Amino acid sequence: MSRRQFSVPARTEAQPPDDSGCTVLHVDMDAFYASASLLSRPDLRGTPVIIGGAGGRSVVLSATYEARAFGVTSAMPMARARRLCPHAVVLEPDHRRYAAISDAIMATFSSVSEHVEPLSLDEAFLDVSGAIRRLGPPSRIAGQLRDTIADEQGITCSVGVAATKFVAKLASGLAKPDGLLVVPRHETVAFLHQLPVGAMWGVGDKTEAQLHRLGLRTVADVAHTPVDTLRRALGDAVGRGLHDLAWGRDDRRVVPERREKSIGADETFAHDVDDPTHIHRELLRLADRTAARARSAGMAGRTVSIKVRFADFTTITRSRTLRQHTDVSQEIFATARELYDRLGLQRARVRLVGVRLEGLVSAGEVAVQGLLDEPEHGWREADRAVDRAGTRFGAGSVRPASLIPQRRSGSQEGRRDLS
DNA sequence: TCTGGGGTCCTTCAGCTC
DNA sequence: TCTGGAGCTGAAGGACCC
Repeated sequence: MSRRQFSVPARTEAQPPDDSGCTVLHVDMDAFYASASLLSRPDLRGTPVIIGGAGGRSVVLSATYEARAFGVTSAMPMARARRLCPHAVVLEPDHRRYAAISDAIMATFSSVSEHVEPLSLDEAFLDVSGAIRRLGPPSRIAGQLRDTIADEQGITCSVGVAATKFVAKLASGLAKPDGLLVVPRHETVAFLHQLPVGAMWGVGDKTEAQLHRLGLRTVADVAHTPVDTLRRALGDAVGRGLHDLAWGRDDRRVVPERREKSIGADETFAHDVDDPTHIHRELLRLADRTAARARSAGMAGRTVSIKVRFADFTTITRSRTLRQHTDVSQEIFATARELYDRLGLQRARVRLVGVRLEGLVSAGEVAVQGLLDEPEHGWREADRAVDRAGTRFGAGSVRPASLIPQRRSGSQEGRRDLS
């Protein structure tokens, strides 16, 4: 679900658009999380509904179009969303349901083309060049996909059809909700040049402001600016990339398999925390979660990084590259804790901490070296046992003693051993 | 207004080696 | 032997995406 909203003048079609050469489809579910949640609450259809956590610092995950009419957008703080739309019904996210529906939708995509590149749970690129002889022209394939998803999943989607990923993505955004937009190959540049710079992929608030300072308001303005000017203002890669996109040059292929490069977890405290013991305990929990996910994915990483966000929202990161790759909870925690302690914070008020494992490779590639490391071996075996227990009895059934809620508070607090 | 969580990519800088 | 530059790597921060 794109967060940036824009529009172009409506165009009337005297005849179906020419979709020859437009083999890239971008399919995006409409208000996916909200639509999926309403499958079990059909009584709320046609009403403002906001999906988001109940915590005081949570943000909007999604909202129905009825709620969006009041100004509610995704990523908006829940408190603000409730003020804007006080009569909206608020539902807690149901991530298992979203994942199940997403799996079914991706299976539908795969039945059309073997070249499917998921971008998130609710959107994907499809290269349908190999399906045209079997299923017809791209716009017909897009229509069939929309019908199938609506019939089988009960939710609507929008599809952009174009010659490149960038333009297909823009087109699906313009087609929302429940629409289909084909951008003929020969109209690509004219289509792009009427858009505001903020519509471009990779242009967020900061870059948009930077472009505005240069007097550039539309994609056409960017296209007609010397590439060296853009590179000086925005950096080499971004400047060159935007200039290419502004002329419709985008040779990125639809890539079915994308390997993860990092795995991590972070947590915002309900209230700012200045107690090092509390923060160490959170680091342990996040390291444990990160390591478990890495093992589950069959990956190991070599760089451990932590993120600390303070009460004033300034954020710092610290990282260390280890001698060997690891997926061992205790090793990741020990590194994360050391990185945190080296900050030397004196009762600083911390809003968020995070742990991330980077430089991932397949665990199989590093298994031999890992087994030679005796001290680590014991922890690795313990992790495997915890993973097996989790599979059998449920995630979190076995966890470090320091993460088990204490019955007594106060004097226990200072004696927890996190080493 | 008061900002989640999970990621990727880019830029800059420092340290090291050749 | 000293020095400057190129190239690489790691670390840190920032912007962006969904």
